[in-house]
Amino acid sequence: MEWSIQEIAKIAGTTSRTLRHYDDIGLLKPSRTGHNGYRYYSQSALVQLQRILLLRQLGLGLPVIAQVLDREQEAAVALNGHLGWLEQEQNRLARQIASVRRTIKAVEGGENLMAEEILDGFDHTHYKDEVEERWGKDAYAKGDAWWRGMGPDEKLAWKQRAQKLGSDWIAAAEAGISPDSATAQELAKRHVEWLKDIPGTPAAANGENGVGIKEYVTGLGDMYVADPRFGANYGGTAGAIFVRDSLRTYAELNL
Amino acid sequence: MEWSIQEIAKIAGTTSRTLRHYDDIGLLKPSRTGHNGYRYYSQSALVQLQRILLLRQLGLGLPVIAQVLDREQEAAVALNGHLGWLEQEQNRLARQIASVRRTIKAVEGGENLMAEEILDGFDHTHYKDEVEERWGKDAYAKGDAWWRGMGPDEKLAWKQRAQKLGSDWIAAAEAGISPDSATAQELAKRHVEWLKDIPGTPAAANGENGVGIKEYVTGLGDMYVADPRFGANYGGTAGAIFVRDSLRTYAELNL
DNA sequence: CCTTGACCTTGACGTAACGTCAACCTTTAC
DNA sequence: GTAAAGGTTGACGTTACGTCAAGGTCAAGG
Repeated sequence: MEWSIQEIAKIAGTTSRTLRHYDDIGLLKPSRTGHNGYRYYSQSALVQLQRILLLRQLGLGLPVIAQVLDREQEAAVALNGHLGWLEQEQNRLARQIASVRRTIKAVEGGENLMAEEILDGFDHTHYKDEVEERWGKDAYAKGDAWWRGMGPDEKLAWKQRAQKLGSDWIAAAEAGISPDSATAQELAKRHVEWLKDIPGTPAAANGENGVGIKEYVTGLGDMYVADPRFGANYGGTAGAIFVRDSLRTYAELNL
Repeated sequence: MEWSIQEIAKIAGTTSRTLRHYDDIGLLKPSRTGHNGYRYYSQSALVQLQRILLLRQLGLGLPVIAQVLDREQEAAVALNGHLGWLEQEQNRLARQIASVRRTIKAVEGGENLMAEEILDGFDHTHYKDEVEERWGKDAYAKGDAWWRGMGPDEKLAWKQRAQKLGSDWIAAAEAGISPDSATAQELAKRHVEWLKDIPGTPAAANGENGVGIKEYVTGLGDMYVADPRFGANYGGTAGAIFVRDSLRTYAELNL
C-alpha cells in the first residue's frame, strides 16, 4: 500500500504542506520518490507520521521529536522535560490572568490606566535592567503584581513614604555631610527597610534564595547614579552619588 | 526633561531595540529627533511607554495596545476579550499536561509509543480533516485523550469491536444486499452507536452543542468513500460506498 | 489530439516581537 | 587626536508551517 502526499495528509489529519516541510527538515522523508519528483509514502512512513503528530500534539518541538524518533533520546525523558516547561507556562498564565483581572477591576473602578503618580514613587524601585535580571527574572512580575494589588490609599501611603525618603536624602546631601555620618547611615537603613517591603526583590527575600541583598543594594546605588531618573528623585547626580556611597557603606557594615 | 534612547530604555525597563521597533511600527514615536537622527523622548513619551509595557506584560498584542492607547478601544473591553483568550489557553495547557502525564505513564509502563495496532481500530475514527474541523476543533484532542486514557485491555476490546464492525460491513457488502435492507440498517445503527462511544464527537454530544449528528454521520460516510484507508477497512471502495449509502439512509430516517 | 481540472513540484514571502550582528556616523572623555 | 560609548539604518533569525506564484504531470472526456 502506498499513498500520495495528499492522501496520507488526509489519513493522518494534516496537510501536504506539513509533509513537505517535514521532508525539507529531514524529519520524515517519503519512502519513495517518483521520476517526476512526486512523493509517495508507505505504511511504515504513515506510522512514523502518526508518532510525529502525537508528539507534536503534546507540544514537543520538531527537533525534539526528531531526537525521540531517532532513539537519541528516550521518549519518557523528553516528555518529562517538556512537562516541566508546560507547568511553568501554566503558572505564568495563572499569574497573568490574575493580573488582568485586577487591572480590569481597577480600570472599571475609574482608575486611570497607570497614571503619572506611579512614576514618582514606584517605578524607580521597578528598575528592570541588568541588575534586576541578575537577581531574578520574575522579580519585576512579582513587584508589579504587588503594586497593582494595592488599593488607592495604600498606593498613596507608599508614594508618600517614597517621596519623604527622597526629600530626606536630598536634604542630607545638600547639608554637605559625609556618607559615613550617622545621619546618612540612618537614612540608608530606612532605605533598605523600605526596599524590603517590596516583594520579589532580593531585599525582601532576605537572602533566602541565594542572591545577595548586599550586592543588590550596592547595585541599586550604582543605578541611582547611572540613570538621570534617579538623579531627579534624589536631587541631581550629586545627590545620587551621595545616596550610592551611603548605601554602599551601610551594606558593607551591616549586610 | 528629555532622555536618549538608552536612557528611557533603562528607565522603563526595556531595550533600545524595542523602542526602535515601536518607532518603526508607529506605536511610540520619539517626541523629538535630533539633526543627527538621534531619538529623544520626553516625560509624556515615557508615560506612554509605561502604559505600553504594562499592557504588554498582561499579554496583549502590540496592535491591540495601539488601539487602546488611541482610545479607539476601551481598555476594559480589550482586557476582557484578552482574558477569555487567556482562560482558553489555560484550559488547553491543562489538557495538554494531562495528556503528557498519561503518555509518560504509558511509555514507562512499557507501551510502545503508538504502535501499529492503533492504525487498525482507532485512527479512522480519528479523522482530522475538513469534516472534523467543521464539527469542532477540539474533537480530535478529546478523542485522543480518551483513547490514551484507556488501559490495554480496554483498547483491545475497542479494537476488536471496531474490527468486528468492519468485517460485518464487508460481509454485508459482498452479499449484494441493498443499503435499505434491514440487515444494512441494523449495521448502520450499530455503527452510529459505536460512534457515540467516542467522546468529543458530535455523535457523543448527541446534538446538544448545536452540531448535527445527522450531518456528521453522512459526512463520515463521504469520507469513507473518499479515502483509501477506509476502503481498506471496509472491503475496498465498493464496500465503502455501501457503508456510506447505508449510513445515509439510516441518518435520514432515524437521526 | 487537445483541453480541462486535479494534483504535483520548488521557491519565496509572511507570521510576533523583537535579538543580534554588520557597517558606519556622532558625541564624549581623556 | 583618538578611543570608547552610543547613535543610525538595514537585514537576517526565530517556530512551524499557511499561502500564493509559476509551472510540470496525469487521468478523463470531446
